[in-house]
Amino acid sequence: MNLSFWVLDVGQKTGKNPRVLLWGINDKGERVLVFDTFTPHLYITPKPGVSVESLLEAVKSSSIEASPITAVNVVERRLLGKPVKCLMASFEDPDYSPHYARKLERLPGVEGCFEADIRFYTKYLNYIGVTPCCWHTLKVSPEGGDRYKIYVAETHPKPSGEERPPHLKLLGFKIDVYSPTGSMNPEIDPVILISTVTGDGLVRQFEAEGHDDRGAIKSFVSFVSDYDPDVIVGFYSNFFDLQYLINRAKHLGVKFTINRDGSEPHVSVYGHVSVVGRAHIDLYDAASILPEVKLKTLRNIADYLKVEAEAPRVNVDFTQVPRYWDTPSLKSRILEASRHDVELILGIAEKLLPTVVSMSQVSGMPLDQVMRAGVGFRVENMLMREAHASGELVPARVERARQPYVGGYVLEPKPGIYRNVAVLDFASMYPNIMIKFNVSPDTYVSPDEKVTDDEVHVAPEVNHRFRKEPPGFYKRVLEKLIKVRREIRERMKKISPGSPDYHLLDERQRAVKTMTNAVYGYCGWTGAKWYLRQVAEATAAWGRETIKKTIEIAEKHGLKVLYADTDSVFINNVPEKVEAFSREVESTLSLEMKPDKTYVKVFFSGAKKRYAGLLDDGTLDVVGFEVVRGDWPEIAREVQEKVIEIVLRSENVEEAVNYVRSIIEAVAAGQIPLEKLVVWETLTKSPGEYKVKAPHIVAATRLIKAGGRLEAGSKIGYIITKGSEKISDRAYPYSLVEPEQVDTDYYITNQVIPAAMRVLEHFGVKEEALLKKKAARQAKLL
DNA sequence: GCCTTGAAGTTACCG
DNA sequence: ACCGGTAACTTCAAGGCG
Repeated sequence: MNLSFWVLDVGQKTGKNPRVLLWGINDKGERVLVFDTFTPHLYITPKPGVSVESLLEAVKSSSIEASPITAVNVVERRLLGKPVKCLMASFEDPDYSPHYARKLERLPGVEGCFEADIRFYTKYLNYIGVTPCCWHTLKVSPEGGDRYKIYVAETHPKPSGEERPPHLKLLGFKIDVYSPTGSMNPEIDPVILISTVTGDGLVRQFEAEGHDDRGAIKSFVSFVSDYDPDVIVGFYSNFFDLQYLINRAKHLGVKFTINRDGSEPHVSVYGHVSVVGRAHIDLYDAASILPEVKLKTLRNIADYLKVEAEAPRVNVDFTQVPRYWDTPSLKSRILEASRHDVELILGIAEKLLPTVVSMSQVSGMPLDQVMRAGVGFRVENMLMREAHASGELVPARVERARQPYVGGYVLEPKPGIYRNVAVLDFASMYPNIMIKFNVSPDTYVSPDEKVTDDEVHVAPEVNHRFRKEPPGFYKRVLEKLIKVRREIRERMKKISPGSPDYHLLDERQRAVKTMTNAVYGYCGWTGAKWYLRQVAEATAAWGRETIKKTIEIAEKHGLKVLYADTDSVFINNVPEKVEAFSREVESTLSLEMKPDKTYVKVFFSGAKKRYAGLLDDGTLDVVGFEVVRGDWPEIAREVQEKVIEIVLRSENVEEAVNYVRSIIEAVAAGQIPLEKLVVWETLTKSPGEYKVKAPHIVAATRLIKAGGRLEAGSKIGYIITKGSEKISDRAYPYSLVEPEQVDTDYYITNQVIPAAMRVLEHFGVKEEALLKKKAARQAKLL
């Protein structure tokens, strides 16, 4: 029979008869599981001078032949564009792939092994051309199944034309733990509450009976298997909720069987909790697509996305949970607060899911993993799919030392306010340079190779050479991505904006663009399978040449270039001149240039990568300054933003000065709420690994001592308190600080004043002017 | 021993 | 576990001074 289904999750059963498991939803909305087969294999290339036939004999007569390698064949593939005759060795159990590779690599005559380090199902998806979150059709024979229909594939799945995703059953959840000491130890502290909300907005909460959470966890497990969600979403659920539930259930001897096949979830090495047959998405990971949200709390993300909960907003400090839980009159607060959070989780999930689905489709990674994987791996997964399509062997990952190279060019701006400024930039500059000059590892010509000048493109400054023909790997991939995006955008023009299909396509084209722009970063990543320093270095060099030539052309057209960074120029907006300039740039450089934005007024402090302006639509645009930096306290950012706004809108410096003074007064008087004084910084490693005792590290150490849990990647919020010691020694986690301990002088001198002066110093304001009132008051006191 | 200075370490931004 | 360029902060150790 024929089956049409949408691929939700992918798994594998290894062993002697390995199977790929495709979990999905069919066109009737039924949940299905498709078993497909695939022969595990790897490739072996011969050393130079060794014939592939003799290598075949060597492999056949080796002891490996006795092991369960089922077939060895001579096949034609490509290795970075060069045709190679190599051996394809098939075997039974994919788990042994690395083991066979190690053995085969030791045989005389073997140059290298390929594709032995790629996960079985990943290879299946790439080779067969199955794409997660897409519809496929295939012939199957039914194998029964109760909760979901089970099929055995008779043909491999083929992508079908259908694009609309099926209705996905969502389940948002969160837990609350009773931990009087704050230690959150699953061997001791019970899960007093598990709150859930389904995609239809139905909230169900599973409460512990007093401190006995056995029943709550059991009910939750059976609820999950009854409701049978396709997507499970939490916030911080990889690190906390699911791990805690798994460990707690283990401790209690409760089966935590929330997987679709009735098994228990598995925690991967990178801290992702995988729920078989469903997609588990941790919104904390997904929120990485919202860089505007600096401090990624549930509330902040919800506010940014304008997500609201039905349940009222109740604040329960987590340290108060045990007391509330034990006080009958206060217990409902925990239930309400938790309900509120879980509703936010669902609301955020609904907003982010389309993007996550698109990223899964474009990268080819399963929905469950795509947000957990780094950008490099998403690009690489897509590249592996393309490699196979053109018979390219996937290079092995090798460990390399970082080799720095020169990047983009930045022009130093002259300080001041400029009026009527146009910003133009190149459309996807790096990808288009890579296409234009055919920059790729497989087109690179090493210095000792002899070629005629017109056969190659030579990069400026660095002199790396790349063959003009045939089209390289990166060029082929990038051209395809650009073509796909263009096609999507063409289709969008024919649909009414605001329709669901339009949104779907918009998400897709954005994901494709993101992927396209990430390829340059990928090619210079030493961990990349397709890394070649010269590729990244040459691309950047051509980029510098491009922007420098652009600046020259602008000047030739009588346009002042106020600023330039990598692929953009800021010029005075004289429409006819800008038009002519942009035309000449495009014709001489054959790269598309497009207007980005227009400032009515723009301010430069003189520093690179920092400017602020009034756009032609009246909005204030701040770039690079403290205003947009998450590691400055809100009070400093607020003051700076207001100062910028006053200076740009009314150009009334006195007004700005008076405003700053008033804030300084308020800080001095202790009238600023503590939250606005908190400095949030990321802990990039564990506190012990640091070489210096910076404030956030001292604060982090103190938080850990007080029972807080912090790991690499966590944000620490701290306050500087009064005292005469070093700043670091006065940095305390904000939760441990009382308002009267705040060192208001520090906030005035090291936060508010620098932020304000960054702007005001360019308008003749002296630091003392901001402190005048304070100075006067001190003088009076004296 | 105290103060100045600049390098080193660190974070988060821009494109 | 994506690139380099950049600003800005705090710490820390070296150097100057006496």
